[in-house]
Amino acid sequence: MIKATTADAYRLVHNGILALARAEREGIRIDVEYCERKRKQLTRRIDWLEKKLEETKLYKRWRHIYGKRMSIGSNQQLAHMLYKVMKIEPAKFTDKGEPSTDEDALSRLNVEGIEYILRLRKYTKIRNTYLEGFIRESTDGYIHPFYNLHNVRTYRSSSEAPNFQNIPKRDKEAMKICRRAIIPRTGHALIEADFSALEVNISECYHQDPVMMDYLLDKNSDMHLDMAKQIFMFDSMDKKIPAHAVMRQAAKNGFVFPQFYGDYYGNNASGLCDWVKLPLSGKWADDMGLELPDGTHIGAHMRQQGIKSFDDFLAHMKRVEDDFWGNRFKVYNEWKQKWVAQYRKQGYLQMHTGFICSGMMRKNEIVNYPIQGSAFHCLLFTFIELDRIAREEQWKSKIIGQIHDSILIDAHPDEFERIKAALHHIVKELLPNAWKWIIVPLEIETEVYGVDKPWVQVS
DNA sequence: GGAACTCGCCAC
DNA sequence: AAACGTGGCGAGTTCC
Repeated sequence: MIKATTADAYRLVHNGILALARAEREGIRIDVEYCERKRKQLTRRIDWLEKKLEETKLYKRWRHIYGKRMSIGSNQQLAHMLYKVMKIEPAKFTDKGEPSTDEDALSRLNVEGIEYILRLRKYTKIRNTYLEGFIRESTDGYIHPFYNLHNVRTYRSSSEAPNFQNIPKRDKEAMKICRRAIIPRTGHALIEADFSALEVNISECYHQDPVMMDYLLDKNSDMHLDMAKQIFMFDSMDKKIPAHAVMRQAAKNGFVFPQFYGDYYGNNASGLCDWVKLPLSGKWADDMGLELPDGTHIGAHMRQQGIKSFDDFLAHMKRVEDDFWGNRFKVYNEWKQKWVAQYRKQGYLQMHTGFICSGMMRKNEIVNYPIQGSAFHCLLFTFIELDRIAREEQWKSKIIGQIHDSILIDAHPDEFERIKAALHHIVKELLPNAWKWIIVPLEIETEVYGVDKPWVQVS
């Protein structure tokens, strides 16, 4: 396997900066009038929520104690009210050891007014960070986010002014409000090209685990469904059944991905229980948790399997984790050990893309950096080549942005098919030819938004 | 009055 | 023994 050198890494950064700078100069079109309109609308909603909050006992006591110094946005004051004045036991603590007031902590409390505070946070975030950011940073209807290649320890990119890499997507309401502001040039459509499961595929290029390789090559296999079966103890599952789909999501986002980042079963067990609505303490009962297709509940099923409490589940998840790394992905695990030992011996690590990370690192950082970095470098390579082809062929379409494993294009309809073909050529020919260490087939998928339509997913 | 910090929260 | 990787940004707060 031929790996890249630091000189190769330098060239990638050099060409990357030039290509990204061209995207920055093109800019992303913003519907500024919409932003202004929506900002006013959100302000009215925020004012209404504040009025509702003012009617609550929590607010009145808060006002009584703090007077003019009271600020609804002060979490320090809120923590004092909840955990000192009202003497509530904090559900969790911050990194600095203070009682937490994050969404998770607050939503466990049964205090009138908390719901208003959470909604106020959500809408002020949308208004102040995103809509006002777009308005502030736009000139003549375009924003020009910066893409940096010098800020991130893994040699990923970052984005600023405004950050174009954290626009809401998961929360559908926030997604619609914010992405409605991002529009294509007149007569164009936005195209988003995403690598599928890029980091998992790149991890394979390091550890070469045969079981993982089978999962990546066999389109009919489903790692997350297999883990759901093991975690929730079912012989078979079908992801088309809604309850099974929930458990698959839980396995994916509550176990598999966190484990790949270096999490452990203790955290996973709590997260998984939240997903399927099982309590984190005490005995479980037959009527608890997610409802199954036959009308029974997951609580009854787990009890039948001998998991009768959270403590039982915790012990079960320890066994699942041991099996995950000790049997299923044994070779991946052995690579992690070797990779850490090598770093500790030579004092640095070098990615397959040539980039070197040095300095003191923890175990999780040592094994995550090369995967995160190299995955982004595949995107950057693709971005550079797409930009080169677009200039050579004088496309009307503009490459306008990048979000770690995806590229955003402001595309002319005449060029849709050419763009897809060019992307396919880069990912299937140029990339694997340039980097022989890529031992898995990478896939890039394109989503075309409507002509003259914003960046809003319809599903 | 501004720099630096904490917290919370958005993305991959 | 340790125990989720990488960022940017707004608001509040603290320090100089």
